[in-house]
Amino acid sequence: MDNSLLLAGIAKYVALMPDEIDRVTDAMHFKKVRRKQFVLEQGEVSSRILFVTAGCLRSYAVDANGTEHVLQFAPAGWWITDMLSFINAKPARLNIDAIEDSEYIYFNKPDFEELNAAIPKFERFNRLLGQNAIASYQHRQVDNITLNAMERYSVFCKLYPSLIKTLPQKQVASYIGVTPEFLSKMLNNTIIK
Amino acid sequence: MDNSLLLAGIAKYVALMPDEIDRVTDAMHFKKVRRKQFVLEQGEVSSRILFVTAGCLRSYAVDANGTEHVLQFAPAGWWITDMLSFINAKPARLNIDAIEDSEYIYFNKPDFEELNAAIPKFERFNRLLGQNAIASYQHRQVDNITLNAMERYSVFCKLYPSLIKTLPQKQVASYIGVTPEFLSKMLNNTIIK
DNA sequence: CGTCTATTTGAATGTACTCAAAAGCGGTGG
DNA sequence: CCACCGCTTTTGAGTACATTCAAATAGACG
Repeated sequence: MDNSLLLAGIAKYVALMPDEIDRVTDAMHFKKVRRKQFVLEQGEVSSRILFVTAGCLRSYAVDANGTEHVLQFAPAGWWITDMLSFINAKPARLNIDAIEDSEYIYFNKPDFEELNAAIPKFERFNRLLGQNAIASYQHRQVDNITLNAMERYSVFCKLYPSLIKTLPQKQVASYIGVTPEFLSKMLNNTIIK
Repeated sequence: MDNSLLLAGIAKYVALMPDEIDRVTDAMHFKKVRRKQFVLEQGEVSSRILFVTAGCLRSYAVDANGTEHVLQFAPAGWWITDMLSFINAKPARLNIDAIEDSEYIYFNKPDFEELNAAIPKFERFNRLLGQNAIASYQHRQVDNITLNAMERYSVFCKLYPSLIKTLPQKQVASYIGVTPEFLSKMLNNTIIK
C-alpha cells in the first residue's frame, strides 16, 4: 500500500501541490498478485493503466504457434498497459502477468482522464512520460532491426541489469527474440563456426 | 504554407479558442524539401518536432554494415522526429529524409514547451497523440515478433495503403525487415518449397 | 525426495541473407 | 525520338543464422 515510488516518479517531472497529491492518491487502487497470475488477458478490454511497486510484471503476445513473445518487463517503478486497448477500449492483444509475486497501483480510465483534466501538472507528467515511452520504443525498434542476437542480449543486460540475475533465461530469450535453445547455445559458445 | 491539415488534426482531439490557434500558428515554421534531402542526420541533435503537410518523409537507422532500416514513413498528416534526441538533446540515432518532394511544419523545442505550458489543451493534445504513438509502436513491435515476412507485408499494405503504390519496393522491404531480393522473390513466388 | 519446469546438447532443417549478374524502367540529353 | 545512364527489380546458387524436435541433465519448489 505504498505510493511513495509513484509519487517520487511524478515529482521528477512536475511539482504537485499537497491537495493535488491527495487527489491523485485518492484515485489509486492497490493490488497484489502472485507469481503467474494474470493482470490482463488478451481479448479483455484494458481499462486500467498500471504502475508496478514491487516484484515484476511482463506483457507478452502469443503467435500463431502458441509461442509467447515478451514485449516488456515492468519491475518496480515501471508503467505497463496495453495502450491500444486502453485508449480505444478495444480487446487487448497483449497478456500481462506476474513473473514473481508483485504489487502494483492502477488507475481506472475514467479516473485517469479526470485527473488529467483537473490537474494540468498531472497531464504534463503524462505527456512527458509518453514522450519517454516513445523514445524507448523507437530505440528498441532500432536495436531489433540493426543488431544481431548477441548484441541484443548485451543491450538487454544494460537495460534491465537487476532482472538479468533473477529472470529465467527463457524469458530473456523471448524478449530478445530468439528461442531458449539458441540463447543457451549462444551464451555457452556451443555454436560451431 | 498551409496549416489546415495540422489544425484539423489538433481539432480532432481538442477544441482550441481562436487566440490559442493564433498562438500555435505563430510558433509554426514551414519548410520545403526536395527528394532525397535530409531533414535530420544521425549525430545531430533533433531540436524540432515535425508534421508533414505534403509528400513523404521517412526515418531510418543505419546498421554496422551500412544497411538502412526504415523505422517510419510519414506521409501528409503524420508526425515524425527522433524522440530521444528531441527530449534529451542527445545526438540522433535516426536519419530523416524526404522520399519525394515534401513540405512540413516544425516546432522548435523551446516553442513547443512554451505552448504546452501556456495552452493546457495543446498539452492534452500532445498527451493523447503520445498515447496513440505508444499504441502503434506496441502494435508494430507485436507484429514484428509474431508475424513472418509475408504477414508483415500484408500489415504494411493495410497501414500505408496510399504508399504501397508509389513507394520503391526496396523501401518497403527495409520497413518490414527483409532484403529487397527476398521481398521480390516472396511477391513473385520464386521461393521454391 | 519426487515432480515439474528450465536448461543444455545434438542433429536435421528452414527461413532469409549474400553475392553476382541479368533484366527492366525512367529520366535526360544529344 | 532514340540511346544511354543510373537505379530498381528479378533470378539463381550457395550460405548463414537461427529454428525445430528430441532427449538428457540440472534446478527449484512443495
